[in-house]
Order: sequence, then C-alpha cells, then structure tokens
Amino acid sequence: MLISTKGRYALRILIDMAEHQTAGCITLQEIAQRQDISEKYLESIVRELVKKGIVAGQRGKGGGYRLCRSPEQITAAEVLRIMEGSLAPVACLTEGAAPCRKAAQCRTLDFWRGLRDVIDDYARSCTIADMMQTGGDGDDYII
Amino acid sequence: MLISTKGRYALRILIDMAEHQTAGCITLQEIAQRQDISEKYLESIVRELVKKGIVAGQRGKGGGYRLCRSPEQITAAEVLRIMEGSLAPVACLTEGAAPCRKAAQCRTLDFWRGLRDVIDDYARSCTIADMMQTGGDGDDYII
DNA sequence: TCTTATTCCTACTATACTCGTAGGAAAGTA
DNA sequence: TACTTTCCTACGAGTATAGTAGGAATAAGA
Repeated sequence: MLISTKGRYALRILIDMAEHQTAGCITLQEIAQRQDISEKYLESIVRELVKKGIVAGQRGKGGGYRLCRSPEQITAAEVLRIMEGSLAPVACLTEGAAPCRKAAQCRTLDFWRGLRDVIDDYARSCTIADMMQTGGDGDDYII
Repeated sequence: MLISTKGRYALRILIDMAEHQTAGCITLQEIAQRQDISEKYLESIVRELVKKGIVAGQRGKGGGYRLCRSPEQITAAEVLRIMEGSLAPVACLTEGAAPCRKAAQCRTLDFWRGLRDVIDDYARSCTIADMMQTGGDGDDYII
C-alpha cells in the first residue's frame, strides 16, 4: 500500500519548482541536482506532468519547465492521481472501473469507499503551497 | 497504492467466519467455497491470522478455525496491518523504520504523516462487526 | 489400530510492476 | 552551424504479487 517513487518524486519536483520559480524556465538538470534524482528518471515523471497540464516545457537553449498554475492551485490529490493512476485503495473503486456486479451484496465495499473518501479529502485539502510552508530550510529531502 | 488480495481476502474471511460462527470450528473448505477463493491461498492468509492471534486453528477431523475475539474487537486496521505489513503510505513511516536523517528539512514528511493518520484513524474506527451490518443479504463478494 | 479429515509447513513459479537506463530525434537560441 | 534542452521509444534488472504443489503432523471415529 505504498505510494511509488513517481508520486513522491513528483511532489518534490513541484515543490522545488515552486520554490525556485523565476521569470524564466527551470531545467531538469537543476532539479535533478537539487533533488538528487537521476535526470533521466525525472524526465519520465515530468513528462506526465506536462501531459496533464501541471507544468509546461520549453525546448532549446534557455528552455526548461515552469508551473502552469500557482502552487496554491495544485493539490496533492491531483498530482498523486496523475502519477499513481488513482488514489483508490481497491481496484473496483478506481475511476473508470466497471461497477462491480455484486456491489449491492458486498460487505466490504462501504469500508473501502469510506477509506477512499478520507484519503481523497485529505489529499485534496493539501496543496504544493501548503507543503512549502512545512519542514526546514533547505533543498534536502529523503522520501 | 492498492491494497493487495491478502488484505482484502483477510477481511472477507473474518466477516465470513463471524457470520457463520457456531460452537464448533469452521473449515477452510467451507470458507473457500462461500468466498470463491482457492483453499490453498486461503491457507496462507489464515496462517498469518493464526500467528497473530486473530483466529485459532484446530487440527484433525472436526477441526477448523474459530475467531479468538468477538467481531467488535477486531478492527480493519489490525487486520490490514498484519496482511500488508504496514498501513503507512511511504517507507520512512513504516513501523520500525529507521527515522529519516533529513526529516527535519523534509517538505513532504508532514503531508505523509497526515495521510498516514487519516488512514489509520479511519481503519481503527471500523470493526468486523461494523462490516457485517453493511451490504446486502448473501455470501457474495467481489473484491 | 486404521482411515479419514483437517491444519500446518516449505518450497516453487509465472506474471506484472517498479525503478530506473540508453540512445537519439525534434526544436529552439545564438 | 553549434549548442542546449525537451521529447519520445525501447529496453532491463530486480522485486512483489498471487497463487500452486506436495507432504508432514495431528486429531477423531470406526
């Protein structure tokens, strides 16, 4: 029941970008160095964020990435849903899944729905801006 | 971020046992038939529950399993923690994990702690007895 | 005692997923 | 043109999930 590195790194990347935001672009190389994540692996994560309109990329010299929205407008739920595919704890509650044939008789469905809801409510209540307020002083992260 | 079949099945098994509780024992075969889960796979799940004192096994003819506690006293959190190893969403918050060197500087740690807490609070608030009250009329489950 | 039913235990396997790596094409700047 | 940067496709090692297989130990009953 662990969040994968993709989800965890995506949050770190976005916090990093928000903290080092300037008029121009931020390159993958910068982020990779600060966050100590392989540039190539970062690439695959950022690509997902580009595809979903969270960040925008600009190619060529002087290029890089920038946030498409302010950190206040990016929730953890949105980011994690993009990277993990879904925040649902069981397959039958993933977005787009076919409704279960026996849902009406299922003794556990209500429990899983409740779990999904508390996770979703919490993650929607927390933004990149909120995370910038927490923790210490540097660019140091572990998880 | 999915709960594995072990965790999901364990809840179904315990609900099944609670609903079909008698003076004697319930055999794996019965549960396997009602729940439509392979007897062999059930075995590996129930063994974990025996080891942790949730159910007790009795060998030989007329043997089987029975709950060691009333359904009101078995929480989802306890069962899922046994089967999944932990309910923590990130490795650095799993029980017994070494505290992270840079925890003080981490921008995301507070978020993960909060997520762990809402999951844990919710799962501790729900018991096997609660789940018996929900859903429909039969022994039918899917997830 | 012999048979049968049941849990208990160890080992194995196929598949999928996670966590990356590698190489190069496309596009933009100077 | 030269350089930098994103974009795209493919591959690979390691690990976890979801089981399966076979048999030993134990208990009840004929």
